Amino acid sequence: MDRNGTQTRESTGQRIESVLLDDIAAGLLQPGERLDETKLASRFGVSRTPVREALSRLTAQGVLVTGDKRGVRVAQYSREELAQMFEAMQEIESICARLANQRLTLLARSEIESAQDDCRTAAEAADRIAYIRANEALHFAIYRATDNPYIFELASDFRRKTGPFRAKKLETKEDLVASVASHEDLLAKIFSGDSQVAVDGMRKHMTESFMRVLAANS
Amino acid sequence: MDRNGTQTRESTGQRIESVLLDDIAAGLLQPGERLDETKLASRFGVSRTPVREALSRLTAQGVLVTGDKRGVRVAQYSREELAQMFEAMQEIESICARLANQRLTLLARSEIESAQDDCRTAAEAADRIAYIRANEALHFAIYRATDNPYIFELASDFRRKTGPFRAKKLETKEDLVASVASHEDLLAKIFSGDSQVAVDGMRKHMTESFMRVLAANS
DNA sequence: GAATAATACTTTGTATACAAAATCAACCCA
DNA sequence: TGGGTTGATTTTGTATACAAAGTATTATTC
Repeated sequence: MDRNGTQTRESTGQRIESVLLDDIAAGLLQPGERLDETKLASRFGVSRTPVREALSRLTAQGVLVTGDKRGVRVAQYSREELAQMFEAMQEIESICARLANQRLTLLARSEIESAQDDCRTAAEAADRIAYIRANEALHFAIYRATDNPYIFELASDFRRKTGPFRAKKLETKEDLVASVASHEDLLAKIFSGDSQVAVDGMRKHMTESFMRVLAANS
Repeated sequence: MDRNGTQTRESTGQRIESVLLDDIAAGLLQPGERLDETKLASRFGVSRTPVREALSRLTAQGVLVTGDKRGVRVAQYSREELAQMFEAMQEIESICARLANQRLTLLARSEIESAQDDCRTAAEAADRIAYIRANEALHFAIYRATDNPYIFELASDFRRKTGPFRAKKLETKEDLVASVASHEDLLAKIFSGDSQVAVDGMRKHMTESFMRVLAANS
């Protein structure tokens, strides 16, 4: 019953949850879009029960919201909400920058630099999708460098929620190249000897990033 | 069907979720304790379906974990994990302290002080449960004073997850009184003119608090 | 008496069925 | 024509039933 031969450890509900999460992160499901239990059930060829379970959990994660009207929808934010969200994200990423700076191991540094290389490659090839993936990996690598799984999870959660909006700001090759340059600068600061420099660098990076996001979501 | 007369907007599943969350936060359900769907269903006088929904969402929130063995359990952490968790919490609470300090409105300050009054009353009455509730309310008031709902949610989530462990450290009346005094000091710093003082105050408070938690969970 | 196999009993996951609530639509009356 | 009301339809929430996967227990054999 498992397509890759291994024993299926995850239930149908969990499978649906991760597929949906993927669809949302990739922008296949737009913010505000409504999700119909029955339609999803028939799409996955199951009953409503596991679908409901998946939707329920995604709602608990804040990826979906139970709208004031009917049905659950992909979370959607006003500019005001977006601003608050990015403020929170900026704070968290700043913490990550400081901790990463203070605790950086060679392995962590190598992972970060490797991700940055992937970003550069994707940007030069103007491959938007690959760039977004590499960019995510880079930030995850920084989170991981904090050596604190809870902070990692925290930061990752935010990144998931803001994913659809950040994606919008990276349209042209110039956007990608500019982003790489911004990261180059950021990493130098994180690798510096001064954690305050790292924090300030991350703050600056996030502010720049957010300005582009706001411009793209106006 | 609603105790406060207003129309009941929440489903049975949501009701069960919040009751369970409350039980966990209050330490009524111990870390590691197993939750049986069928037993809960009969306890609440409902079928397994809404219970499963509640458990599923609580799992998504990280309050419960689906153990390697059978059934879901209240999340349980090693000392190492606890330390990492509190480190994350300290960082977040520090952010809250800074933002609350910078943005404090009269209303927010009044809410915080009112919660502190409740803490004092409960401590003097040596009412452990009431104290825990009031203490939670106090911290939530500080989170709310950041005027950022995402940071509020973030901090609240952590507080939920660490609830059962923090509960343990408050056994005797002396514990409660000491906690009130610690908060008194903290609030003075949050209400001060200097946000760095607020941050340092919160760091100190969290460190003290954590030390007691670690001692109680050893 | 110990180890392994077989069986019974939990427990979990999914499906189906049904009831209640909300939305939509048509209709009627002013 | 407009506002509201009633009826129909969709949608959500809950219950029950069933099947599959574990876990424990008993029995049997060496």
